[in-house]
Amino acid sequence: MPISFHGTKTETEALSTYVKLVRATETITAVTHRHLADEKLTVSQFGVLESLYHLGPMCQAEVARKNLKSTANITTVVDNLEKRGLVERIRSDQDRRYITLHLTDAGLNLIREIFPDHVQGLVNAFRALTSDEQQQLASLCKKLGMNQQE
Amino acid sequence: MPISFHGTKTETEALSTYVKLVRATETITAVTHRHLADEKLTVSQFGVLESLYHLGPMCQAEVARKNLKSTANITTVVDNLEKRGLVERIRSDQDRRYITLHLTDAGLNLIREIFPDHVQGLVNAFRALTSDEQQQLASLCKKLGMNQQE
DNA sequence: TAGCAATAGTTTAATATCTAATTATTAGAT
DNA sequence: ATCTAATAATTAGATATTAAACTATTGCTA
Repeated sequence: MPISFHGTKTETEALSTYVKLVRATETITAVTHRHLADEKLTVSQFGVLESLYHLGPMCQAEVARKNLKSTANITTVVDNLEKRGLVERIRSDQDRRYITLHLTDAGLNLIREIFPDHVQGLVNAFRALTSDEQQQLASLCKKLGMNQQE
Repeated sequence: MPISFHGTKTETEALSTYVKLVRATETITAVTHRHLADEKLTVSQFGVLESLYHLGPMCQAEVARKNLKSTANITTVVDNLEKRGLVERIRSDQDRRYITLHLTDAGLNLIREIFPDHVQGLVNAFRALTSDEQQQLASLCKKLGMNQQE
C-alpha cells in the first residue's frame, strides 16, 4: 500500500509481496464466504462447525488451535452457536477441565447443506489459477508460513 | 484444515491451497505486527497511520478503501487514534461531507519511529523465500486477487 | 428552483477478537 | 499427602468489525 515508500529493493519487495498476499487472501475469503450471510453464519462460526464436521467432536482448546484463535474467542463463538442450538457442550468425565463440543442434529444438517456450496465457491475462486499455479502458490505459502519463529 | 474431506482432486486442491494461503498470511501478519504491542497500537490503527504517512492527508472513506474496511469501522478506529492525539479530523470547506484526516506531530513522530522496524520485520519474515520466490508469490497473489468478481 | 439520488460520516446492535486475570481441575514433584 | 505448575474454560475490559439505518451535504435533473 505505501506507494510512495522508498526503501531498498529488498524492502520494497517484501512490502509489496505482503500487500498482495493480504489482499488476495481477504478477497478470496470475502468472495467464498458471502453465501454464509444467507444462513446468518459468521466466518468464525462456520470455521467451528467445519472443524467439528470434518474432525469430529473435540474440546474448545483444540478448536482454537485449529482455527488460529484464542480460547477466549472460541468461548464467545461457541456461546453464539449454542444459543442457536447448532453445537452442544459436554463436560468430559475423564478430565473435568475439558468441554467436548458436538454438532447437534441441527448443526450437522446445516453444515452438510452448506459445505458443498462452500467448496464450489472455493473451486470457482481458484479457477483464476491453473492447477500448476495453485500448487506453486500452496508450496510457497507453506514454505513461507513454516519458516517463521512464532 | 478438513483433513478428512473427500472430494475431487480439484476440490481438495482448492481447499488445501486456500488453507495454506490463509495460514501463511495470518502467520506473517502476527509475526510482523508483534512490535506494535509495545506502542499499544492495533494492526488497524497502524494501517491508518501508515496510509496517512505514505499517502498524505485523506478523507475517511479513502482510508477505508485503502485498508479494505467499512467506513463505519474507520470511524471507530479514528475515534481511538484521535483520543490519543495521533490524528486530527478536519472538516473540508469545499465539500462539507468530507473529513480530512491528518497526522498530528505526535502521530508523525510515532509512525516515523516504528515504520523502519516494521519494514525490517517484513524483510526478515520474507527471508523464508528467495527473491525469485517472492516475485512468484506476488504474481500469483495478484492474479488470484484480480480475477474475482466481487 | 424543487426534488431526488448519491456520497461521507455516524450511530446502533450484534459478533468477533485480544490480553490479562480468574476459577477449576489435573499431574507431577518432594 | 501436599504443594506447585500446567492446562481448560470463562470473565472482564478494551478495540475491531459489519450491515443497516440515519443525518448532512452535494450534484443533477426536470
